This record gives sequence, C-alpha cells and structure tokens, in this order.
Amino acid sequence: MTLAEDRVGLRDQLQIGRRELSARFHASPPRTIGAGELLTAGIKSSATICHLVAGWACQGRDFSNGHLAILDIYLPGDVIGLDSVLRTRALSNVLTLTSIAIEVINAKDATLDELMTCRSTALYIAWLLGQRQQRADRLLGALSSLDARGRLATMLLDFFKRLSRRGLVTGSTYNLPLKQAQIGAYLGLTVAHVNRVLRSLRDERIANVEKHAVTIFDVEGLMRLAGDGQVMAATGNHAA
Amino acid sequence: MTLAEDRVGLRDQLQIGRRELSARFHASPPRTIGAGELLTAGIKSSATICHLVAGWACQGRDFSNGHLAILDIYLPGDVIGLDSVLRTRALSNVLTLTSIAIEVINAKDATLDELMTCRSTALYIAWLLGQRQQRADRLLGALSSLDARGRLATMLLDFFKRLSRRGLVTGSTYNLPLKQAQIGAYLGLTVAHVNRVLRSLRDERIANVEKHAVTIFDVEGLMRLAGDGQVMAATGNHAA
DNA sequence: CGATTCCTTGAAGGTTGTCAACGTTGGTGG
DNA sequence: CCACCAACGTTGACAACCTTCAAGGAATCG
Repeated sequence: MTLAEDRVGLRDQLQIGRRELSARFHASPPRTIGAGELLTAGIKSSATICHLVAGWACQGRDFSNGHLAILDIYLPGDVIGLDSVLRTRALSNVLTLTSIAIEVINAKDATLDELMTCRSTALYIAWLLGQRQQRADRLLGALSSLDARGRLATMLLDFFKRLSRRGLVTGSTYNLPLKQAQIGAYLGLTVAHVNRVLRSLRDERIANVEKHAVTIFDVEGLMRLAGDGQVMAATGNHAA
Repeated sequence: MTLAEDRVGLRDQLQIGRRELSARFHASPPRTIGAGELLTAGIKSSATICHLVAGWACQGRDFSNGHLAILDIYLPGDVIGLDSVLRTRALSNVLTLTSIAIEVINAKDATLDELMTCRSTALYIAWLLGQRQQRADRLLGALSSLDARGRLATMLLDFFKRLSRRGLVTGSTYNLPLKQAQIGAYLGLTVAHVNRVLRSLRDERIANVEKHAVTIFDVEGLMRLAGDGQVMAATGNHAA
C-alpha cells in the first residue's frame, strides 16, 4: 500500500509550500491597519493575498436591507484573499476587528498564477482553501442545525481550537476581540439574544465571556451543546 | 497596466486546466450510483476526486443528536471531493439525491499531489475550490441574515443561476430533485415550515415548487426576498 | 391493491426578534 | 477631579417566526 507513503510525502510537500509562501510574504514590507477599517484601506491593488501576522479580521457581506453578515473570522496566522483572487472583486468586504499587522504579496510581484508554478506552493494553497472551506462548513452546520446556545458553544470552541493549534492560548482562557453585535452578525442572532445566551452560559458555569475575555469552565458541556459528541475524540487533528 | 493582460492570460490558463482535468476524468471508466446512496458506495479508495456528469448529490454533516445538515448541493458538471482530499476523511458524507453518473480520478492513478504539477490544472483546481467557497458563503449569508422566505428565495435563485450557466435550463422552469425534508436540512428549517413558505410563495405568484419542478414567476420578487438588491446587476458573471 | 413515503395542514408552545429603556464603561475636555 | 458624552452592554415586555406534535391526504412502488 503506497497510500501511507503518499500521505507522508504530501505532508512534507505542504511544509515546503508553507515555507515557500512564508518567504514570499516576508519579501514585502509588513503593514499595520487600525481597528474597524476595511482591509483595502492599507492596500492599493485589489488582487493581493494577505498574511495576517497579528490581530483579528473578518469577511463581511452586505445585504440590501443594510444588515451586515460576517461569513468568516480570520485569526493571527491566517491567509486572506485566496478564495477571491480568481474573482473580480477581491478583498472587498474584509474588515479589521482589531488593529492588525499584515504581510502582502502584491499582484505586480506575483499573481496567484505565478505562485501556482511551484507544486508545493500550489498544494499548500489548496490546503489553505480547504481549511477555509472547513470553517465555513462548520459554521454552516451550526447555523442550520443548532439553537443560539449551540451556535455560541460552537463559536467558542472553534476559536479555542484554532488559537490553541497555533500556541496562542494557554489554559482555558483566551482573548475574544468581538463586540456582541459582531458575534450576532457572525451567528445570525441579535445583540439582545447573544447577551441573554452568554448570561445563561455564565450562570450555568459553562463558559464566561466578558470584556473580550473568554473563560471555558466546562468543555464537555460546550461540546454537548455544539452537537460535536464523539466527533472530537475521533479526529486527532495534527494540523500545523 | 499589465493587469488586463494578466487576467486574460489567467482565463486562458483556467480553460486549459479545465480541459486537462476533463481529460483525466475521461480516462477512467464512468460509473453510475443509485439515488439516496453514499458516494463511497461506488468507489473503493476514499481519496478520489469525482466529476458529476449527471444527477444531483449533496454534502451532509451529522450531528450527535441524529439531525442531518446539508452543507452543499452538487449539480451536473460539479467536481466533488477537492476540498476534502487533503484531509483524512474524504468523500464521506456525500450522498446522492438522484441516481447519478460520475467520472473519478483514482488515488492510485493520480493524487492531487500529481495534478498540482501542472500549473493550469493547479489554477483550475484553485478556481473550483473558490467556487465551492462562494456557494458556502452565499448560503451562510442567507442562513445568518434571512428568514425562511428569503432563504427559499436564495436557494431557488442559486439553483436557477447555476443551471442556466451550464445551459441546463431554458425559460423559467427547472427540475429540483429535492424532497421538502432535504430542503429543510439545507436551509435550516423544518419540513412543515418549508411547506408553508412554499405555499405562500405560490399563493403570491412569486414561484411555484411542486413535484420536483420549479417555476419562477417573479424573479425580481425573489431577488428582493433574497436581499440581493443591486448586487445582481453589478456582477456580470461569465463563469464556465 | 396495500404499504410506505411524502406532502399538507392545524393548534399549541418555545425560541428568537423587536423595541425601548437603563446601566456601564472609557475617553475627553473643562 | 469631575462632568459630560458616546459607544457598548444589559434587561424586560411583547410580538413574530418557527418548531413540535399530531393527523389526514396524496403519491409512488412493490
């Protein structure tokens, strides 16, 4: 069976691609953008790829009724703009949640077209796209199947997992720079209800969210609410 | 400004990649699978990529409470399995909605690793991943911001657009092989409510859905419900 | 033709949205 | 230091939307 060998080789390829891309990002000078601004504010060309070095950002979508939905949330270490680089409107609707630091690969220097010439990089980019898809799928499942408590639980667990994976959290506490209105836009709830549910989670000693600080008391309780059940135990995720 | 040239070149690259991949799909013998079965039923290896030649399929997610959520719906012409090929569990949870015909690229013949060696193919695969992401984002927005009527409207419009783009629909009627329970699983609603909303859309002469046949009476009415407003007019999508 | 699945509809109740008001916080200037 | 202000968080009452439960009708398939 060559499958095991292939997967090992694949993992190596991904590591190489990761370093390739990382080098490309380092080539350009980093920039900083203030909180609550559009990502395009600090970038001239729209066909760019961003590496979020520090801070949080999010992908928004405006509806004609004026309501703003948040489709994805980017954490330190994430790459932004891959999915939209092949479409006309790139990085529009990405806005910062905190002040951030980014590295960019400019369209003039290297388009996605050029990046794809290297197999390892192409693989790594495909992997990154898959990661973003996975996040969307998880959120999609939560929105379509869970009530407000379940959605909040899913969100709190997801951020915790993503931050942990990158060593950005120790213990059961982390920083969540989202206003309750933004949490609502992300989970499809109103501010008032987000507030109510957070209170109930606090009263039941499951998790505490206040002043941009999350503390998880009962991980299993959250997992139960999120409907994750036995899935977590099965998937040993060794993601980078 | 080389940007215009680049985009033209990019579009050519995508066409080439498309043909490349198409040729790969044709190399393997096509298969058929009955309705309501797992996609893995007709495939041995799990690390495969599928080209859906005919019929509909969907991506499911099981929750520990037994509820099934539908995360994406695949139409004739779609490629399935790209996003999960870099993860351990591929094609699980993909199940057919009708009887289908597929072409597969087997892991033994060519892994994603190998496909990525060709730049055009790599670009086209990235484009496909972006397409799937775009679908997820649209659904995400609908679930998070719209009520049942808006979600139904979004779904009806999306299928119509995707089918039109591939020349699979003429006029304002198309075939929708989804049971109301499945529509509910896709939009995060119960069967009963899907039924009620469909009735109201019919009563108001906006759209008619019965017996797996959709007829759109009032496109603008649907767009208004979907909150698409002026977005549609702006985006001239020339997708393949 | 029976049996199963799906669609349809009603009544009751729960979850969430809406609206409005008040409390809290942090920053700014007097 | 305090007063003020603006933005955010918090809470309650009420209404709307949606789910749940239940039952009957229609369609499909053996």
